[in-house]
Amino acid sequence: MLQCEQKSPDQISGEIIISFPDGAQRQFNRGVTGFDIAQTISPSLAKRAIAVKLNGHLCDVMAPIWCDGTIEIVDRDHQDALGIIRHDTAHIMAEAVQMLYPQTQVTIGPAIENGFYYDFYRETPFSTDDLKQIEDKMREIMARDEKFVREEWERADAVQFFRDKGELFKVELIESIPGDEKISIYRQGNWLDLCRGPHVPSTGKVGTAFKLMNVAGAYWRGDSNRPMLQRIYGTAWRTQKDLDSYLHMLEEAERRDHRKLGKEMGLFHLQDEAQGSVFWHPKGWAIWIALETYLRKRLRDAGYQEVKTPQLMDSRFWEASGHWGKYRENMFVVPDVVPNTDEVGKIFKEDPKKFLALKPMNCPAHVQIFKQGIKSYRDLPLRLAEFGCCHRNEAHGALHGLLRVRQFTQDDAHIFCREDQIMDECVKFCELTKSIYSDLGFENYVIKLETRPEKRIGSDELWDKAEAGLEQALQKLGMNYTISPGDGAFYGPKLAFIIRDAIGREWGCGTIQLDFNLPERLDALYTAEDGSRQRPVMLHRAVLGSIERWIGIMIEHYAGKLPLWLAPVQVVVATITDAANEYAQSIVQDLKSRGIRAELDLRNEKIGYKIREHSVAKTPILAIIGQKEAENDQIVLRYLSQEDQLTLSRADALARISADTKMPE
RNA sequence: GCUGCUGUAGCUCAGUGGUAGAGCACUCCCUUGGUAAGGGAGAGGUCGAAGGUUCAAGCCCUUUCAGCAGCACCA
Repeated sequence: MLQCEQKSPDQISGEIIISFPDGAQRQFNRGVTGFDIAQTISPSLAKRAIAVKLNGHLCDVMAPIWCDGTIEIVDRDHQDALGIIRHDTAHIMAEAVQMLYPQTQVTIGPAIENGFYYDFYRETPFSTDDLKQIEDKMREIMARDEKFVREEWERADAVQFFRDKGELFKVELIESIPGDEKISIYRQGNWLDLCRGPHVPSTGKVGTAFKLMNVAGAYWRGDSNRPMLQRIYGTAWRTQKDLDSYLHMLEEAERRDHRKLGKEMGLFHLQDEAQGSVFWHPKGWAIWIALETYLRKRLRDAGYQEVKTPQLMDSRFWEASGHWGKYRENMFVVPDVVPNTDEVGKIFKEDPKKFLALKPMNCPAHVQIFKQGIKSYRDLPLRLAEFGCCHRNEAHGALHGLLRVRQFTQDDAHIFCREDQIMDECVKFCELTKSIYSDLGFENYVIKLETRPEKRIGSDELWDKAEAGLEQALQKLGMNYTISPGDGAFYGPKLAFIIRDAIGREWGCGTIQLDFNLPERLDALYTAEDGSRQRPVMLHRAVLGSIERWIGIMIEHYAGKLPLWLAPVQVVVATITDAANEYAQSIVQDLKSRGIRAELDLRNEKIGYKIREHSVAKTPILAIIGQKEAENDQIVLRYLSQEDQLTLSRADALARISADTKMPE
């Protein structure tokens, strides 16, 4: 955020022309403040103003304006207000912390999505108990209603000042500010901090709808080789109501946590001996199979052929693909030696001469399939799909339920095609992805174009061509996208599809990656129309990304209440009395023979108890069977979260359940 | 991997140096009950692991493993 644009000091008199958002223009004396201007509109607006936006730049209400421009008065309801409020709150927190813990050094404290943080350097870590005290102190500072005052200092003075105070991190920050920028300081009462601004007029205007959330470690300047700082996270909002609804959203996210629901619903578990790999239980695996069956159909319809490739391959293979050089730290490597069976001694009798690695990606293996026999231009585009089980040696701290695992299955495919087919294949992929996301209940997503990273293979000319290719496909589809520089894979640029879930969180899932490098490295060729040998282009693509992760996301998106066709148990047939057992059994048989996932509950419990238990377990359909139904060949259906129940003939009920549990076409 | 926090019954958790607890789940018995918890009884724990302090450790100390949050990594 920049301070007000300023002209040179010789232009301090005369008049300037200020335009307003409604198009009106008025003249003011040079050096007028945003507050003065707001005052001329209405005193109440001036009172409400927390900043002004001049020519698109936010500045303090009290900053003098030296040049012509368009002005917006920023009040609490303005879209930029929250960022300012959060940044102010961070400053107030920093003062509170230094009042309570004088040995603490301040570093940086920006506004972030949903709140703010401030990183401190202190020998003793903060505890969550400290947060309450800090909050109380912050409320005192707000009650004092100190003015935020901006000052501009000479660089040397600022360095001297902070060095004398022992604020060595601030000194480093000042020294890293480009030479032509002013050093601005904000003062609030006796406390001050290096800051670009802007700030609200005074600490009393920040508002008290804030809460300190948690404490965590964070590296100075995000560098794992530099000191670990103590970061305090807080959240701040315009109103108490907004704060409450944010806290409620967090509770909702916790309630939906797939690790918790997965346990409750008996879907899967994780255990120490297999960190980062999933034990799928029958019910969780039922979801997997339903999803995979659906994807197989979609892939087949889209012209893909399914393959399966080896799990363990020689290191020479990975050297050729480039993974050994660029990706090895993420791979599991196994020595190709017979283990020692003696109870004592070394695990291996001899030092290994050869190594095998578990595949972290499927791409090089698919190239091998492409290379078998001679391919013609008539074979292109050749689309090879695999539900490929990959292993990646992720850092312990990175593992997280199903969302970040070490063994995962990609809905992977590689399209081998000519350069002139790239556009068409990208377009087809984007359309397929959109349709699958829609079937699975994700209508909102954004696309990012991720370009060349620092660690990469291939010439700059190839990268230029690849990045341009993806961008053209997007433009042809008329899809909105943003560019994310340096985030591409080491072999090529990519499009990333980022979905938004039911409570607004974003997840990167689908991807299509353009690759001119691997076909060359692994020497893939086809025979062109003129008989010459040509390199195919390779498109790496996945719709869901990792199936494990996707199921985790779906559990949270649906809070466990998956669409009927994906539900692990679709119907529970529950009896009211033993007299109906035989009839109930025959219904379950009928359901199962129609491919419906049905269970039978004959337990000696009252029907109210059974209904409650299966409802809590999120069973979408309950079939209630009493003596009456057994006698009349009927079934009572009760759908989850619907009050009404339906009494249907057996045939009608079965037909209805079949229709409701059908997989999308 | 780094920083902090946590680790007690299948699950959720209580237990601040002196004989391990609750609710739910589980097993058995009674009950055959018509739409979100019927009643009774029982079983279940090397208190994450190893070492130490102490007459005495779930509790204090050290080491270690794992989980959680964030960072870094990754997509």
